[in-house]
Amino acid sequence: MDTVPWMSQLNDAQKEAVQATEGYVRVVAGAGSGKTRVLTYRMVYLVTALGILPENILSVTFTNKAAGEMRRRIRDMLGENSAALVNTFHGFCVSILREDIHRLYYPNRFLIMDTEDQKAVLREIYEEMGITSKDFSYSEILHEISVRKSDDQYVGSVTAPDFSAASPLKAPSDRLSAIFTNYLAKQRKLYALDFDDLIQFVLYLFHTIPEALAKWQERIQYLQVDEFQDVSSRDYELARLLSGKYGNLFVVGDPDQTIYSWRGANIDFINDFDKAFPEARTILLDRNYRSCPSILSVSNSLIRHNVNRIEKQLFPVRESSFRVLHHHARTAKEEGWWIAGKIQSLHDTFGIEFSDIAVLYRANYVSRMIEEALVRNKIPYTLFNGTEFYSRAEIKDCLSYLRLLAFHDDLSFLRVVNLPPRGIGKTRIAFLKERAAESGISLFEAFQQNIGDKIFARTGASEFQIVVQEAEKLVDHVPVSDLLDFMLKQTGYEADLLSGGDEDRKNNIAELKESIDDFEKDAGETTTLADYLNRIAMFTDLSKRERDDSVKLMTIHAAKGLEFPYVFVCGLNEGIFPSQRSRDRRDIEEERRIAYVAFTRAGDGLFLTDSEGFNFDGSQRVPSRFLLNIDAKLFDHDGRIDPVLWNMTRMYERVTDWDEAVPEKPAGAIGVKSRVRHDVFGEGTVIGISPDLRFYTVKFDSIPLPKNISTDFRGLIPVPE
DNA sequence: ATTTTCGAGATTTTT
DNA sequence: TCTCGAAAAT
Repeated sequence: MDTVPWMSQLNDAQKEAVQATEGYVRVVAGAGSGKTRVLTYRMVYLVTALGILPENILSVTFTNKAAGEMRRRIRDMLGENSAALVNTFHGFCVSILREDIHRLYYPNRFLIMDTEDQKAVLREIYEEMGITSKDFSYSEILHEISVRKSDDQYVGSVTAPDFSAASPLKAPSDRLSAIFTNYLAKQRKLYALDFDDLIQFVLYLFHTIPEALAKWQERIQYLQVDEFQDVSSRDYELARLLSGKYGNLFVVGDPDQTIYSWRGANIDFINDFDKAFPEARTILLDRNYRSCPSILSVSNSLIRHNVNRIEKQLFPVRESSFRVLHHHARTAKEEGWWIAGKIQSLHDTFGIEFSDIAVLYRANYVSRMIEEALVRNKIPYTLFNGTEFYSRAEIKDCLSYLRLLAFHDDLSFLRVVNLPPRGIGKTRIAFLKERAAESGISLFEAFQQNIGDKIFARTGASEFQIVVQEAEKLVDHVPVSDLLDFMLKQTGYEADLLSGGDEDRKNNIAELKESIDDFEKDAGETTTLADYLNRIAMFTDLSKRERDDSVKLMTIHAAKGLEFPYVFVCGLNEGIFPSQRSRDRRDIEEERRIAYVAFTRAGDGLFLTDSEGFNFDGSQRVPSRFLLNIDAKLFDHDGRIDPVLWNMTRMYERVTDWDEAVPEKPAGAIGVKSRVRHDVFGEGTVIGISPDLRFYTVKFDSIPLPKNISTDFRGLIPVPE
C-alpha cells in the first residue's frame, strides 16, 4: 500500500516503522540506520496519507539543531504552510507555560535562566555567604541543584505560595542546603525558571490541574520522541502524560548511544519500554547505511566491551572500505600537524571537500592544538564550540539590554548597568543592593529611586537611566530589532565596540538583528518582547555561521545525530578520553559509548589520534584504553608505541574498569575515596580496592600514577577528616 | 577611593 | 575562553 511515492526508498523495517502510527511503538535504531528519515517520513505520512492535522502531531528532538533540520525537511516535502510541530522537550514546555503558567501562582510572565544566568545567581549567593568558587565549583553546585530539583518534594515546594514553609528543602543544615534555599529564593524574586524548572513546572501543572493536562492531551494526538535513550525521568513522565489520552507514542533510540547520563538520561526507559507498555511493538533497524564495514567492525569491537549492554549487531549495507588508521604522535603539536597533513592530502590527492571532514574530540579544550595546526596549514575550518552564538558575550549583552526592558530583573541590570563602563562598579552596586534589600525592591527600582544620590555623581548613571526610560516608551510600539538598535546606539555600546575595531563582534550583532527580523516575520503581530526572549533562551547554536567548504570541529556530544564522510577523533588519551573524571565502571562505559558515537559518525574514513606529553597534573600521557579495546586486526597503526606506554594504559584500566560492586574494606575504615597517609609516599586518596581485597589502589598527591598497596601493609593509615 | 585594565592560570559533556 | 588578583588610571 505504497500511497506515498518515497515509500519505495525504504527497506521493510523502515516502512513498517513509518506506517506504525497507532499505539505504543519502540524503534531500536542502530547508528546510521536511517532513523531520522523514518521520523521525518512518518510525520509526512501522517499528514498526507492519513490526513492528520500537523498541529495534532508533536515530534520531539534532542537539540534545537536537530529540530531545525527536521523542520526544514518537512517543509521541503509538505510546503510552507505545514507548520508541523517539531520541538525539544524544553521548547515545548515553554509553549505550554506561555499559555498556562497563570494557572499556577506565578504571574503570566516568566524569565528563563540559562547556565550563565544560573552562575551569576550563584556568584551573588557566594558573595553574600562569603564563600568562593574554590570551595564549591559552580558546575558542581549547579549539578547538585538539578539533582535536588528532581526530588518530588521540590515541585510542590517551589510553586506553593510560601515555599519557605516547605520543610525538607528548607532547613539549611549545611552550606549546600543553604545555597540551594538561597538559590530558590532568588529565583522566586526574579520569576525565573531554569532549564529543570521548565519541565518540572509543566509536570506540576499537569499533576495538579487536570483541565490543563486534558487540553494538551487533546492537542497532541501523535507523539514521537527521538533519541529516547537519552530521556530523563522528567522527559519520560512528560511523554507519558502527553500521550496518555490517545495512546500514540512512538519512540526511537539506540541504547548504545546513551551519552547524557550526567544530565539524568536513563537507559532503562528505552530498554523497559515494553514492560511499561505491554502492548508496545518493537521494531529493530539494524542495517547501517552510513559506514563502511571497516568502520562498523571497529565500532562494534569497541562497544562490545561494555558489560551492561544488550547485544545488538549492525549489518553494513555498504561494501568497499578503507581501513581505520590510528596515529600515535610524540607530542600534542605533532598530533595536530598529522591531522592537518592528512586533511590536506585527502583534499589534494583524493579531491575530498573540506566540508566532508570533521574533527571530533571529548572536551572543548582539546580543539586548541588542532586549531593551531589548521591555521598554520591554512586549512579552512568552522569551530562549533561551547561558546555558541547565543552565549557569546556581545549577544548576551544585547539580549540583556532587551531583557532589562522586558523584566527589570537584577540579572540583566547587573550585566548592562556598567556596559560600556560608566563608573558603576563594586561599591556603587553594593550601595544599590543595600537599598534594594531595605525596601524589598529590585536593583533596577533601587537604581531609579536613588539616582539623585551623590554617590552617583561623576558617573554615567543618569544618562543610562534616561536611555532606559526612553526605550521603555518604545517597547510596545516598535519592532524588537529597532528597540535593540536604539539601546545599542544610545547606551554607547555600539560606539564602544566600533572603537575596539572588533569585526567579528560587529558581524555577530548584525546577525542577531537579522535573526530577530526573521523571528518577527515568522511570529506575526502577536509576539511580545518577553515572548521573543523566552523563545530564544534555549537556542544555543541557531544561526552558526559556517564558512564555505570548511572542516568542522566539535565535541562528540555536539556531533550527536550528525554524520560526516571523514572523521578524525583526536585526543584518545587516558585522562582526556576517557575523561579524568570517570572513576568507576559505569563512568567508563559511558565514555566508551561516547567513543562509539564518535566512531559511528564516519561514513568513508575514520582516523584516530593520540599523543604523548603531559597532562594538567603533570602525569605522563598514555594512549586510551579504547585503542586496546578494539581488535588489533581491524585497524592499522601509524607510529610505534612504546610497550611501556601500553602497560601504563593497562594500569589505568585496572583502576577503573572493574565490575560494579567494589567491596568496602570493613576493618581500618579505609574505603574508596578515603584519604590515607603512607610512610614513604605521603598523603593520597584510595581510588579502588581489589575485588579480592588484596590491595588498595591509591592515587598519591605527589605521584602521577596510582599505586597498588597491599591491604596488609601497616604503613598505610587513614587520615582523620 | 573606586574603577578599569592587564596578565596569569585553569578547563567534560548541554537543554 | 573565562576567572581572579594586582597594578594603573580616573
